[in-house]
Amino acid sequence: MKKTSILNKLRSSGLRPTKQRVEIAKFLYSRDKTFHFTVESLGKYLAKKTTTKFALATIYNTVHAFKKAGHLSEVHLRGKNNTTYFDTNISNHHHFYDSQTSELIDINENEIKFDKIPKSPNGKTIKNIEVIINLKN
Amino acid sequence: MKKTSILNKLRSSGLRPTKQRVEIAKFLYSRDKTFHFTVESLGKYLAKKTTTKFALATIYNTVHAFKKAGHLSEVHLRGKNNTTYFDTNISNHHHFYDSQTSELIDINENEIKFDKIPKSPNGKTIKNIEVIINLKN
DNA sequence: GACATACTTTAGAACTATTATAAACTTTAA
DNA sequence: TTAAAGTTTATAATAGTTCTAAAGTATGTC
Ligand SMILES: [Mn+2]
Ligand SMILES: [Mn+2]
Ligand SMILES: [Zn+2]
Ligand SMILES: [Zn+2]
Repeated sequence: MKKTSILNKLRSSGLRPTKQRVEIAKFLYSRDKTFHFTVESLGKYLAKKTTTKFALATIYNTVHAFKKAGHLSEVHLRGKNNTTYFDTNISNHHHFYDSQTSELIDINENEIKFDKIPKSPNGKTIKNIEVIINLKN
Repeated sequence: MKKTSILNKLRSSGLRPTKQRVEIAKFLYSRDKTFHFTVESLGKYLAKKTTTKFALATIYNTVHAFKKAGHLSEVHLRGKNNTTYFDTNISNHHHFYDSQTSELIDINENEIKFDKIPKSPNGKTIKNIEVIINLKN
């Protein structure tokens, strides 16, 4: 993703393109594959790959702002150290989870098909379905 | 579940039947339906239903001991307030999740059937599959 | 460019779920 | 009854996350 489209992405979401946001967006969206991360891991990557300083609160703020703007999703999974995973794949999709490495791998929505699903309880409807396939070696 | 089988359950797991463990086991296993709870909520229920005192650490210890003994399972879901859910249903099964109320509802394993599942990556095999059906009103 | 305004970053404090510590207490088996 | 091992407890420590309020920055207008 190039600089101008990064700026557009931010501006069209009502987010001022600050140095920190632009760096984070470049880091997250200049890649082909889905990227799964925790705030802590993102901070480490940013420290390694950029010379910009990021307060931890800024990473939290930015990740939440991106999520609110629809540019990130939060994975509804409780990882090893009570960690929250974020995901650059914002479509409905599923995951392999390797608890040994704490790694998530995407499964496209169309790679899982259901034969049978229970009907939702008492006046509720289905918002979405999340499948986690836990892996072992 | 009656007193003697509570004691058997504890003893056969190598857990001494202390006052606190017996109360918690009675509370958790003297019911027909699955019970989902957080440590905090369990503490509140115990305070309401019993006259025994429970240090918070004891509830954590006991829940973990029961989990280790195979009498409880932990739900791999990140709830609203970063809460950990435990489950008296120790079989492989799935859940409805109502994020409005933070409530879990069991789905038996045989109520969900897959038509298509991706093959696991690179030398890994499937340990188990967890489905969360998120509900809305 | 200079200015006013609203927004953003920041360091540090605060908060909350959970785990660790170590002393007092209880269960168990001899 | 006694000693050893296990358990509970209050409290401190940890760790992920959110809050605060002061300093800094982006933006629109002149
Ligand atoms: Mn650096
Ligand atoms: Mn009471
Ligand atoms: Zn994903
Ligand atoms: Zn359940």
